[in-house]
Amino acid sequence: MRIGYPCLNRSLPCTAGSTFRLKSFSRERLEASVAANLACLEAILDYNLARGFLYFRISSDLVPFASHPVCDVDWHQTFNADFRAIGRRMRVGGMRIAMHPDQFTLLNSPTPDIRKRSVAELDYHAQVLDAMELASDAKIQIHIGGVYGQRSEALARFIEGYQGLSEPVRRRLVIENDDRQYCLREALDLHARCGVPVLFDVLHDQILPSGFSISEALRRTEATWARKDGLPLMDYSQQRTGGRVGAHAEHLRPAPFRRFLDDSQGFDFDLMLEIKDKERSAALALKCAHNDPRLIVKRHLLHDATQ
DNA sequence: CCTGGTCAAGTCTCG
DNA sequence: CGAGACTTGACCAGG
Repeated sequence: MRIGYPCLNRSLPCTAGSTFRLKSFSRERLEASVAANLACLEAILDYNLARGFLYFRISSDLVPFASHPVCDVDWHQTFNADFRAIGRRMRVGGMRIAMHPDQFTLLNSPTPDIRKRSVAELDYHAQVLDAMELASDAKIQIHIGGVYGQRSEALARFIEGYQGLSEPVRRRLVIENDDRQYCLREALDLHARCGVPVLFDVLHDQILPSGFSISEALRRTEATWARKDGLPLMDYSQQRTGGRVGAHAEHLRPAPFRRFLDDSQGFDFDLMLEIKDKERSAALALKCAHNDPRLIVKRHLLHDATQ
């Protein structure tokens, strides 16, 4: 088990996903942003490796507007050496990496143009992970998409879209149960029909319940991951008290987290903590898990991680 | 400088 | 039928 947090580090004075307005797009502007984002990503990786956070989600804004028609810049080529160096550091450090395109990426939209733009966006995400020369355990996670008034047709369109994806995308794509439209059962059904691995999101499953216990959900999702996919990925969050249903908590509450660690014994996975305070909760989670036999971390780092 | 309105994109729900 | 949520920060225009 590795533990991590998504995209942003609040302790460092930089972000690895800084962007700009579309109307100020230029080659110079793009290259300046990518250079700054890659430098910050390196700083975050150093920070994470020093503290034992071995799972990280890279911001989709690493290369702003990469899949937009306005972007004719060959960033892949220009920053090739930087991507390779960062990827090497990730591999040497034993880090697990994922990306999560946002809600505009919809493989199952009835609108062909939206599907086409979504495929372009997925191609971009795969290009980033490929440029880092990461193995097929570096994943791209998306939700199944919209319902459009016809669940069965929407699911069929997802399968069609999935099967039409390029190999570089398909080897990395996984689907996540969401909290509004498609619960874990439907994600598992999709796996049975097209083979896409299923990423289990604990909070979403509480809001839109599959009815499975934690261990039953883990048993079923684990079976959707092949050896080449690596350890199953999981999203863990907690409901913000007094917030909208599904709103992520500001800080990790240790008691429910410890209960989750107990409930999930016997299963191994890499765990993404979607908590607003980011690395602070990741540190607390490491502390909660410090006696857990599943945890992959250099033990001498545990002390630092809790300071 | 500082502030706050606004930002590529889609879909669903609610008033 | 239009606005807001999703999730969220930070860009950047204008004072």
